[in-house]
Amino acid sequence: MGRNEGRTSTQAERSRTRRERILDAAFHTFSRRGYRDTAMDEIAAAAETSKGGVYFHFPTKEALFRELVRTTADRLAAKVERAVAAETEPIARADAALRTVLSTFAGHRTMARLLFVDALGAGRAFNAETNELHERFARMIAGYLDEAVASGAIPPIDTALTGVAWFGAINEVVARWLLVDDAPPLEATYPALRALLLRSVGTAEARIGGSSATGIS
Amino acid sequence: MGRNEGRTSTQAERSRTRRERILDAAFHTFSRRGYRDTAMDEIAAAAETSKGGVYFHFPTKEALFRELVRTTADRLAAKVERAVAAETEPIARADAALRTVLSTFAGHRTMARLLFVDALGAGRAFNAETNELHERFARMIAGYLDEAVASGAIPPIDTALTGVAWFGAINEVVARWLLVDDAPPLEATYPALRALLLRSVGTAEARIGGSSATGIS
DNA sequence: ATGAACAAACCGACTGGTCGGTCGGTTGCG
DNA sequence: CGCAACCGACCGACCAGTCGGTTTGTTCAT
Repeated sequence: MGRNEGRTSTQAERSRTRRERILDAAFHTFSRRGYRDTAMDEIAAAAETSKGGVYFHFPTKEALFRELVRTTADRLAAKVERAVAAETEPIARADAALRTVLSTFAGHRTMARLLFVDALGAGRAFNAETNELHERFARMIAGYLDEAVASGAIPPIDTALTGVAWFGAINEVVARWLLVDDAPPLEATYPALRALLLRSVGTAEARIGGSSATGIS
Repeated sequence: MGRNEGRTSTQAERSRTRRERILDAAFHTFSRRGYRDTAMDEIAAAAETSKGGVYFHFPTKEALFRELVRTTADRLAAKVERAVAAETEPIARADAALRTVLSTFAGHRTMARLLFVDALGAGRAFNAETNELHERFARMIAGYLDEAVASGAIPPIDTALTGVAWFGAINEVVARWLLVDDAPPLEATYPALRALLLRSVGTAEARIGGSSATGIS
């Protein structure tokens, strides 16, 4: 701890800042215009740097995009896991996950765009990426469902398929909300969607009504 | 007799044939490589004609793609409607629709690709198109659900949202099947998916078991 | 029949524009 | 001085769409 602990090295620090700024600019630009329609020059301009500058920090356009999708998905997954960990009862967990996803997207339209629309619009080369992303969330759901089955909260079902179907249903609801102009707030769909999903796995009707005597809001 | 009643005018007929061949080639090429990665030259080559020839029949790449998506969707929708019309009981109708969609896609992977993957990969310019396509199917589902509600087969629910969710669930299952290498046959998912969907709208559990013929309790 | 005249169908070289990625150079911190 | 960071003109590949030209079929006067 000799020379510089207060204000860390300006060099590396500024580099990281710049990198972050590029990532940020890329996030917004990709979100707004989609992968194919976003030029590296645009990202550079949005980050107030040059194309060369961008290419100093990222080897290719694809790598930049990949990193963006991955870290964004990571952040969302972590948020969901945190919310789920706060609950113990299986249905409450599913509830927490659903609520977290919907409210996060509601607050960050651009994030939703990047993950659920751009990822598909990025072309055949990214299908593996997209597939992995979807699979990841589907598996996460399936995992919670497995717990619910194990605990007897719901009858045994094909949790893998259900995970896929749930993800698809949520995905579509979010996508529709993203693409339609007159957008009723995303959270408004929560009660109906919640009931739909819970019913689909055979949750006892009595547990569906409200989350626990209190409404959500 | 007159000049030509048996074999109609060779001119127009051959033109239509050619047009058809281009459409066909475009269908396969778009399906295999996606909208953005398909060059008009490729389509021309696949149709054993030239780029100029293609442009004689279609004004732009986009128009060609649009016509393809529209007619493909039309055909599928008609097929579903025919299958549904053959049934009278609401649940049997939903059943028929689901079975038709799954078996059609199972038999024509490329069709599924074109409608559900390419349409999204075609870029921001097509979002309106894609949105309309999804909405169309979601509305179709919602319509059948409305009938089911009216007939008392299922309790009153938000059919519009449910239509969207069902479509999303089915879409995702099909998409997963399309993108994953080791593909279990699509129809294999039918029983579980059917049960899942029917349960989600509160169908009496007794009706879910078999597809038909079982007594109604 | 015959072939001139005409038009529809078709061809493929070319254009104009875009954009990912490169590279030689400049800057400024250490 | 030296090196990381940064700049931006430039290159090369790609591709939708164009256009002048060629082929092919149809019509009709002779």
